[in-house]
Amino acid sequence: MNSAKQTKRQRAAANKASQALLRPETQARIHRKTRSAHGEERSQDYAETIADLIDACGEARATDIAKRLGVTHVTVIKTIARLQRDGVVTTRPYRSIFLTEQGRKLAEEARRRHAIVLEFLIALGVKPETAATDSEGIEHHVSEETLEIFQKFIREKRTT
Amino acid sequence: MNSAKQTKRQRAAANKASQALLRPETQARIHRKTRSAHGEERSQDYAETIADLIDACGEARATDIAKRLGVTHVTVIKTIARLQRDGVVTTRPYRSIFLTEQGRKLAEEARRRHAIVLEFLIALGVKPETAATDSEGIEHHVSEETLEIFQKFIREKRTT
DNA sequence: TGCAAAATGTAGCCTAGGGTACATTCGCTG
DNA sequence: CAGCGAATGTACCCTAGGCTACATTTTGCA
Repeated sequence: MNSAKQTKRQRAAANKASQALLRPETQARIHRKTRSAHGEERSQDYAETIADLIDACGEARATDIAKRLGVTHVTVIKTIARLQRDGVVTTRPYRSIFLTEQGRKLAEEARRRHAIVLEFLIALGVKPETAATDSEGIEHHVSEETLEIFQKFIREKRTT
Repeated sequence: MNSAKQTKRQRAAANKASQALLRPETQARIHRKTRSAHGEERSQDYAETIADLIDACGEARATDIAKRLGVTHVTVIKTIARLQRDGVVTTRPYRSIFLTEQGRKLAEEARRRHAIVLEFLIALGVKPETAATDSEGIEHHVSEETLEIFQKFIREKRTT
């Protein structure tokens, strides 16, 4: 009966051969990519919000960013310091916040992705309010390939 | 010429009236929801991975979880401690990891969402490998309403 | 059966991102 | 043009989630 019983190692090894699961390294790569996307989310959200504020009222102030992102001004100030270190924004003490060239590109990219995802969800039949919430979370995790397919879907829907 | 020039406060006030932007409170609510979803992502990812490992090899060990998530075993052990504190898993020193009832529910929910998003993207025409990556990031940010619409799309595609 | 390798755990470090409490500066208005 | 309220900044604290280096326990095999 001993030969019929798998050892722990054997069972662990069966894992590798399983058809149902992805290979561990494949899954690890996917999760690493997802994690690294997280780091860029804040930068994009801030860049997009700052661009919106500049367009709407001519300047981006920490307080307004805080109101829009639902955090305290302290969090904004600290994040802005990091974004400045990373070359996304420029600012001077007690002055408002500006995007660098890199920051503008980031904002444009964020807006583009955001708009496509939002429009796609609405074209698919999702209620606009729900689409607004969902697209905020989704936009950072959609590959360029999927974005293009989203756009194609939007175009086809439009001509129907 | 003074009357033609907006003060800073007036410009800030114009923000509120702008048609192009969401109301600050609305946008803040969306961002808060997106942030709170982040906290649950790890729990769901771990629960899903643990359930997969138990199904595939009869037990979930920290090392295997680490391999699948692409992190070190130390990170896994610390996260497992948190999950145990939160009632998602149970474990004893030097023993493997089990899901609680709550953990099993979490895993089922994660698998369900994951499967729907993955199948939806593939049905839409996204390459399976890309769909695997995108769905990992997206699944945590899709509302129930959108999920249902995804399912409807899958069903319709199937009968075509 | 004992030992080496593998798995697990501990200590300590880091960054990001959230908070409160308080200090400082700005800018509008009386 | 002084002062008050709003905006900004500082100090300090917290959690989550990464890491490396090292300690301890299991476990399977020679």
